[in-house]
Amino acid sequence: MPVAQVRDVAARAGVSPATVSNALNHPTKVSPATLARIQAAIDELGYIRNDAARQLRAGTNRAIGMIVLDIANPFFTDVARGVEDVLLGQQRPLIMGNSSQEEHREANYLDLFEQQRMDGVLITPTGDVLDRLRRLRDRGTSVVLVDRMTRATEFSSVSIDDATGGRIATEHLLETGRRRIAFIGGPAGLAQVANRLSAARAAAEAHGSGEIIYTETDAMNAEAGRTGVDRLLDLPPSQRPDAVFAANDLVALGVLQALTLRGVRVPDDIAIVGYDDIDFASSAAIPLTSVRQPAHQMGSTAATMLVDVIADPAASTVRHITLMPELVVRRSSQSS
Amino acid sequence: MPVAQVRDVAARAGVSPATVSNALNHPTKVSPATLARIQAAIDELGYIRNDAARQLRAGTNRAIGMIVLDIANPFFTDVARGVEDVLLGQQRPLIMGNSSQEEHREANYLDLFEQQRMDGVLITPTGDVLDRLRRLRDRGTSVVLVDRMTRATEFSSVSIDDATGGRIATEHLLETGRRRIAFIGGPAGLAQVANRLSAARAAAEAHGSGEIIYTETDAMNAEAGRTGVDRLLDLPPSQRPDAVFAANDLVALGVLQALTLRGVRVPDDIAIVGYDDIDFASSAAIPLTSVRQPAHQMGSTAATMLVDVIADPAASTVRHITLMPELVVRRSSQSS
DNA sequence: GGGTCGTATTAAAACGATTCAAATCGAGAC
DNA sequence: GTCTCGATTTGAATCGTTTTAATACGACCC
Repeated sequence: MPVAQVRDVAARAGVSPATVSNALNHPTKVSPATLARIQAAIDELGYIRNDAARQLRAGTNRAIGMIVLDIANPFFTDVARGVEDVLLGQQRPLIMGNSSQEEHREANYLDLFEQQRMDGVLITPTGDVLDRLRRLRDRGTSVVLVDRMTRATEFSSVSIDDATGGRIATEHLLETGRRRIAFIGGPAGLAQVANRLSAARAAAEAHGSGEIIYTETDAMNAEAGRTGVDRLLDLPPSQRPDAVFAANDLVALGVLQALTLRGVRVPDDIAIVGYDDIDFASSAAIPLTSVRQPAHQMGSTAATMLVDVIADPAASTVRHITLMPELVVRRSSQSS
Repeated sequence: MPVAQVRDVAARAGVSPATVSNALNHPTKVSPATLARIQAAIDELGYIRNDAARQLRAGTNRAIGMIVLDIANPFFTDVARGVEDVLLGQQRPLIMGNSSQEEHREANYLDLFEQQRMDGVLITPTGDVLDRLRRLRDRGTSVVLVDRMTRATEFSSVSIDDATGGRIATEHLLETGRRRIAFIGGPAGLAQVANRLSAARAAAEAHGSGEIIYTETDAMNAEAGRTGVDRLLDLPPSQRPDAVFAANDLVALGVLQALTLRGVRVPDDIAIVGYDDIDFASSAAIPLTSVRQPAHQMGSTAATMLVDVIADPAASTVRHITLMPELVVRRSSQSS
């Protein structure tokens, strides 16, 4: 007897396998006395339920799959923590995959989730996966989109309002006396970048005397921030910006570094505002002002929506929740 | 017919279910012609194999489970990437759990892995899990420890030599003229901290005129670095250090920030060396000198060992691999 | 004492794939 | 034309659990 099974437990407790199963899954149907006897048998034999068999018969896998865009970005690990916190309370395992923005990795995880017949999937899509998601849904797996609304709004989603973020960051810079604001980030095609940028432009226009200079980058990391700064400092002095609005904190950290190394004083000469408010923003040499995204809350909200839909798919209405960012002011944008 | 099954595929291709199974799992046993016919049927029907059933009958789950200590620490996400890269090539799904150094989370994931009858588990243990791991092993799940050797050396492991790391960092500081070196990190009970610290002391002793001042912290984050600095700067000027060796980069970033805000010049007044060489180290306002740990390599090595053991458990000898760190010199420790 | 009803228990079927031993097929040898 | 052998294919059993419908058991009432 290498590994104890239900029938072994049943034999030991002097009951039938069906009763053991009931004890495990519907304890109220079993009398307290037998329940205790079964529990004792389980402990003595060290019985661990075979989940594959359970899943096959029950037709449902309690696990939730999640595909994150970039596990190296603290923003997404925050989101994941929010999801984890909700699911742990629900006794549902979370299976996390990292797409690294690569379509084949994303497809790999979708295959896995499909084969495992997951109850639900949370995804920040990177490739064109609408068809895959529809297939999942048709197979009975609920889907909630995180931080990305698709044009087709057929799936519920939770996202954070980028326009508001772009606006409050810009207004803050304008109110503290800055006028020429460089927006660094890209590629311009990314929805997040486009939304933040156009909101920044609108805010500058509304203000009257503000101006946005867009410096496009091909990625959103520290390196992009550094090259962005190089390009800005090549401008004739009269055209140099007095503030930088970085599309995320990684870029902002790169900007801060490049400016520091070149002897430009932050915030005296140039102010910086980042985006995401990752932990490293407040720990930078000059603590960064940043647009805080409620990442953890986005994760927990998405997980809650998903669990609700699974619990009662019939009552499921597609919902789109948009959370609001807020500005956290720190040293890097203090008025000079 | 809600979802296609093997028998549907078989019917469509005009073969028996057994042949379909063979086509999927032992393609060499099936003639090319039928193989093509079956593949066509699969595509037409959109068949996706039910993994629960497969696993139940085959008695094995191809997936590998991994429990990381702290997903918010870039060091561990690097390790995870190394693991992922190997497993993806092996067509094995990776199921990642984050213990956040909390025993109950760790236990939760171990439960999951045990119920799922995983082929293998990679773990950086936080609690006292030896018994659990033994049980897993007895149930047929192979185990490899990552970055933590237990006293009981019964499980294979991959780790990185902390003594070497502590030594090379200290020697570098001494060689560039520093004499009073503050070591910041903790709690002192952590094996990593203890090993790095004692190696630093040994190096100082060997050099003759060096001195290590240990400042213990209760965690390893930026906040700890800041409070560490506060304590050091309270010392009378004659006792102030001229260098800081931080137990990891998060602490080092906190140190850099606190020094900058207080007007202490880095590296002129105080040099800094960190540990881990996370991406943020090179992106700091003053790029950080750091002890680079081959995190990615550790992950890929561990995954390779695990896959080998699973492939041939009989030939499995317990092995302990120790990788060497190297020093990456940057601005923060440039000689003044 | 017979009948009714609710609770606790159980026997047997079912979930959907893989495996094993046995059957079938075809080509080449004689 | 028959026989042999290796390559393909297949029927039936099986993996370990949950579920369903039926049974057993008392307690309570008349």
